[in-house]
Amino acid sequence: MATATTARHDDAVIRAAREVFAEHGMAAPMAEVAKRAGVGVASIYRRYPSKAELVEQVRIAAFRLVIDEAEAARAEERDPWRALSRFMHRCLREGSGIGTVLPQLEKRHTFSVEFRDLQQRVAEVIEALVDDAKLAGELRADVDWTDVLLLFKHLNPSLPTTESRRAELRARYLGLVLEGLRADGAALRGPAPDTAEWRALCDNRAE
Amino acid sequence: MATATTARHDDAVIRAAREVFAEHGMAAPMAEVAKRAGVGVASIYRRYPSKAELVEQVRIAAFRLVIDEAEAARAEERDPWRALSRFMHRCLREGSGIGTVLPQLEKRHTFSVEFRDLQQRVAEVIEALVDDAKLAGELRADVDWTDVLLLFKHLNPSLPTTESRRAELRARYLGLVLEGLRADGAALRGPAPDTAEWRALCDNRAE
DNA sequence: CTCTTAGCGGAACGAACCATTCCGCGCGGG
DNA sequence: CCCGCGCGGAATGGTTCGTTCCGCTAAGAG
Repeated sequence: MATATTARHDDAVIRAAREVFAEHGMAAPMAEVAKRAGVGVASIYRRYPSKAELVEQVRIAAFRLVIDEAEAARAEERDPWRALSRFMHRCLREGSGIGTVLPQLEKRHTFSVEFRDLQQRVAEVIEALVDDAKLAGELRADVDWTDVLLLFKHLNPSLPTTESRRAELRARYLGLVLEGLRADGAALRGPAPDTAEWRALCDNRAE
Repeated sequence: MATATTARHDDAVIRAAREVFAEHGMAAPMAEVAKRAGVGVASIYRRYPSKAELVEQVRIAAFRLVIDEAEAARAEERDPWRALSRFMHRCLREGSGIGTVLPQLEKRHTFSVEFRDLQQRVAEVIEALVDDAKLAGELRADVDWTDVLLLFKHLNPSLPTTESRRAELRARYLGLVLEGLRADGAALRGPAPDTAEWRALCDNRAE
């Protein structure tokens, strides 16, 4: 019986941590996580020896969710573009925090084997979505799975206004970006990077 | 003579502060700004009474730069789309930090009149760029100047890998996003927001 | 050449924040 | 009714950072 209760608490804590870390970054105080989970800080420490450990578990849980979403999208959506699109929408859904925790592969920290394995599988499953879409000619050839991570990273952080408009703005922005990813947009209309013309746009000590 | 020297120092401090705040956020330590400017912390405090004051001056300076870039782009580029594109590239140029400081209109803090005036002019001048591009049919009708701010916000933050690749990744990402903004992409290929189909993409307690 | 002093850089101070630990209380079982 | 387990929240120690203080240097006057 302790098992069931503990499991529920574990889940609440991990979920709360994922949300809080997603909103305020990994530097968010433990007290915030505790409040959101509706428990005391000590209860978190009773289950996880340190904040670092909690963070790792949060990431592992997020990886699992990402993998599930990706596999489900691939299995259930016929059109590869729709699969990729659905996957990204789901990961970015407000409050899930999946996509926010995902890209933060920062810092040293010796990762556990489980962590590394899951990270590897995340890469594989996203790569599969991307490859499908490319093969179908629905995604630019010059895009790869790391671009998807990049998109997650840039689509997530910092609160544009606050709270409720977040989801709306993020969805809008994702639409914009996906539009930019589409293959049939053909070549970029702007000058290609590293051409003289492109450099002219950026360089210039006008400042 | 003190004037000339002081002016140079002022400029170095403001520039350093803009870069540091752009890279590490407004929470970056004063010591970091001092180091980058090549002065001691005390010298900064001799000129600016507090960090808050320095931050305000940094923002004011950034606003001025943004306004200059926008006006120059509008005056010098014939094609409105190219003007907008050039403007954004310039603002996001690595190290300039213009675009990073720009969107952080956060927090309470009673702003000075000068600050409010400049903020107003920034809005106007960006709106002019956007309107030109829309009138020319080169920008989606459903975009407005706040979207440009939103783009700045999302294009800037958090370091993808580190340092030198930053500029490259940001340029790539900006290209993607601009592509998404183009008018001739016509309607979004994905379901429109707030339709049943769109909600189906996002909602779902699959989590 | 020496003395003065204005102005600088960096060390020092105090406050605020946060991970982690400790403690007293309330509740379920005996 | 009594016991002790487990909880929540207060206490602790350390770290970070804004701001201030101090001794030094170097430039200019005599």
